[in-house]
Amino acid sequence: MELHDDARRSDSPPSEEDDLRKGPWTVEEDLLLMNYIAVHREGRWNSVARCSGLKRTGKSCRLRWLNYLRPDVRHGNITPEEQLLIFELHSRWGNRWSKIAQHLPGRTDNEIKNYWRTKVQKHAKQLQCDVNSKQFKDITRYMLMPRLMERIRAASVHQHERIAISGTHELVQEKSSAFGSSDAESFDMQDPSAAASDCFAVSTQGSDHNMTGDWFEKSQFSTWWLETLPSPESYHDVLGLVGFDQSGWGQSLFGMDDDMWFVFTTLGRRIS
DNA sequence: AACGGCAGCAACCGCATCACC
DNA sequence: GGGTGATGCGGTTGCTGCCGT
Repeated sequence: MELHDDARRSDSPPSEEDDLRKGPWTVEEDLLLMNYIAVHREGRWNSVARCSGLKRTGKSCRLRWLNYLRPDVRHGNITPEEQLLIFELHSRWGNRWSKIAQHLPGRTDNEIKNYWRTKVQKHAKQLQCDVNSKQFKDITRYMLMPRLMERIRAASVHQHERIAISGTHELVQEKSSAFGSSDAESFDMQDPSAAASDCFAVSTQGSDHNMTGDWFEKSQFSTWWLETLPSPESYHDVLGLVGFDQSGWGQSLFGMDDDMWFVFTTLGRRIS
């Protein structure tokens, strides 16, 4: 895109800087960069930009490679496992996106940052509280995260059952009805088990992680998390929800993640 | 069909830090 | 120790596509 072409046009003779392109990358540019790195590997990005023939800054090349072209970059929906990790790590480290991204194989800091800003902050706004407020942190810690844990566990169990019943790989294609249908675009989890296993199984060249439900089940993170959680009975104490009917705290309420947020929003209004 | 509003996301920008001379 | 260029990081911008009117 030639966004700044007009601005850059002047009477002065064109310099090398004037030739620099900005905006979205074209397929040709992507190929040029990929081919160059395939032959020469990553190096100094300014020389990559110069020598590859791209009319881009080194910075732009680096960003394009790291966030999009790198072979181990994973695109697509953030899985419940990843959501859980993001919530937890963000509560520890705040907006240290690159640090958080290091714990999510194949995800980039940019992607996580965008997820946080577009999804999480949006819902915090619906809850009428700041994303960094204690109220929102309590809601995520005592309500959202346990629910995500439950979903991951359920997905893991469900996957095992399906494997036991029907054997091997064709089940990847199946659509599960166990979780109900969903058009919840904010999480896009029509079939959490398939999505989770798919995402994590495919992922991560150059990483030892294999973040399937199994991984989660066996991980220390899972154990640690369970230990740090209050018992479900104490949710209402933590959140001040006297008389909160926990009988409705079941799968039926949370068939869709947007439902989950809807309930949080409703609860949030009751709390505030 | 045309338009406007909005959400999502790729890309840019500015600053901080690092590495090298 | 200071200067300079390269890289990393977080915040912000603006393009694109979707959806409702």
